[in-house]
Amino acid sequence: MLDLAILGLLHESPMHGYELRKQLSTKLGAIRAAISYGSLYPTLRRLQTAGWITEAGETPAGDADVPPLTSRRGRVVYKITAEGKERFQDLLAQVGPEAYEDAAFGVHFAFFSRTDVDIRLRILEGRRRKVEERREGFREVLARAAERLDAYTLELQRHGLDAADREVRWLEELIANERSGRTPPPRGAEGELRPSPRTTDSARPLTARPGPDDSAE
Amino acid sequence: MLDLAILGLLHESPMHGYELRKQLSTKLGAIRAAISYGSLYPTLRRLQTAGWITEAGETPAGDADVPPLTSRRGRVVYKITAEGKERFQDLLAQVGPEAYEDAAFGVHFAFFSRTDVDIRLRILEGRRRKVEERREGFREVLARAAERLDAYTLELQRHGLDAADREVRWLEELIANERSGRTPPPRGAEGELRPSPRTTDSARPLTARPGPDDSAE
DNA sequence: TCGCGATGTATCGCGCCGATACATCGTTAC
DNA sequence: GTAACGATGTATCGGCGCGATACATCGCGA
Repeated sequence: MLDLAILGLLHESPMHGYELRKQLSTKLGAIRAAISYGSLYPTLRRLQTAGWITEAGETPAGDADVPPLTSRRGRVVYKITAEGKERFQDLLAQVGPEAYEDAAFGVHFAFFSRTDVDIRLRILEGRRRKVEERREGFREVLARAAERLDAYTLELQRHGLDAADREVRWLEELIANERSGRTPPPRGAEGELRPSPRTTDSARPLTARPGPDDSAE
Repeated sequence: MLDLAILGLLHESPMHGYELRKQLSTKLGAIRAAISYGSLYPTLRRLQTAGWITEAGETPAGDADVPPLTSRRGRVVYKITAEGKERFQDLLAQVGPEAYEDAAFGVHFAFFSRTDVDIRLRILEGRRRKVEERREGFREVLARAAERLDAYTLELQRHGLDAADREVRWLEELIANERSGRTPPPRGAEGELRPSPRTTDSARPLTARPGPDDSAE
C-alpha cells in the first residue's frame, strides 16, 4: 500500500526520503497521518531490492573539500525504473476488496489522474457499497439496541452513521460525474477560506435511498 | 489501547473472546474496524500475565460425558480483577497527546460514562485542537498549492477539510453540553431511524469523519 | 558563538492486521 | 437420517507500519 504511494510519487519525479514523506503527507493527508520513517526507509529498501526503484546518487557539484570525516552521509535520491512503472500500473489496476478499505481507497483515489475511467468507476462503486454496508450497520444498532447502550456510545454511533451517509453521497456525486464524461471532478474556483464550500451547487439530487436525512438544512 | 477497551468491556461483565470481539465491533464501530483475533488473543494473554484479568473457567454443568477425545477446548471466559479495575481507571485518566489520536480518542469517548467530567472536557478540547490543526492544514494546501495539485488530489483535500470542519463543530457542541452541566449528550427521542435528529433550534447536523483510518481508523 | 529548529538518514521493538487452521453446534436441505 | 453450511469459538504466524530514538548537517537569530 505504501508501495503504490511511493511508486506513484517517484513516477512524477525523483526524490529523497524526507521529501517523499512530506509530499505523501499533503497528498494523503485526508486519508492517513504522516507516514513514519520506520515504514518509509524499509519500504524504500524493499522496492530497491525488488528493482522497482534505484538510487540516483547525489554527489553534489561542490569540490571534494569535505573529506569523509565521519563517512559523509549525503541525501539519497531515488528514482523509479522501467519495471517500477510497470509495477505501478499493475498495482493501480489491482482492484481487490482491499482497495475499498479506508487507507487503500485513499491511495488509489490520490492517483486517479493516472487511472483508467473504468477502473476509477469500479473502485468508487466498490467503496460506496462498503460504506453503505457500514452505514446499515449503524442504523441497525441505533434501531435495535438503542436502549441497551449508554448515551456516549449512542452518540458515537450517530456520528458514525452521519459520516458514512455523507461519504456515500460524496461518492455518488463522484460516480455520477465520472459517468457524465467529464474526467476530473468539477468544482467552483477555490481559495475560499469558508469552511464548507461543500456540495452546494449541483450536488444534492443524487441520493440513492429514500434518503435518511435532508430534514436538516 | 486495546487494553483500555477490553478492560472496559470486562468491567461491565465477564466474557469470552468471541463475544468480546463482537461487542467491541459495535461499541467502537464508528472508530475502527472490527478488531482482529491476531490482536485480541495475544492481548488477552498479556492482560492475564499482568494480572488485570483472570480466566473464569467454564466447565459446563453437564456431566463429564464427553471425555477429552481431542483435548476438549472449551470457551474461555475472562473476568476483570481488582487490579484490573484500578488499571482501567488509570488508563481512563491518562490524558496524553495520544488520547487525541483518532483511534484512542474513540476508545476514550466510548467509556465517557465512566469518566469524570473534567477529564471528559480535557479530552474533548484536546481532540478539538488537534482536528482544528488538521483543518488548517487542509485550508493552507487548498489556498496555497491549489494549482500545483491534480483535480482528484484537490477533491480529497476538500473532502478532508469538510470532514474536519464538521468534526470540530460536533466537538464544540459536545463541549458546550458538558459545560452546561447536563452529563449525557442530549438528543431527540431514541429509536428514531433518522440519522441526524436535531439537537436544538439551531438545527445543524452533528457529524464528522473519524478519519483514516482509522483505521482507520 | 551558541543554541535551536529544519533537514536528512536510519534502526528497533512491538502492536495490530489478515490469512489460516481447527473444532463444535444448530438448522436447513436433500 | 445425514450431509452441508453458517455461526460460534480458540489460536498462531508472517509481516506491515508506528513511535521512539539516535545521529549528523545547515542556516539563522540571539
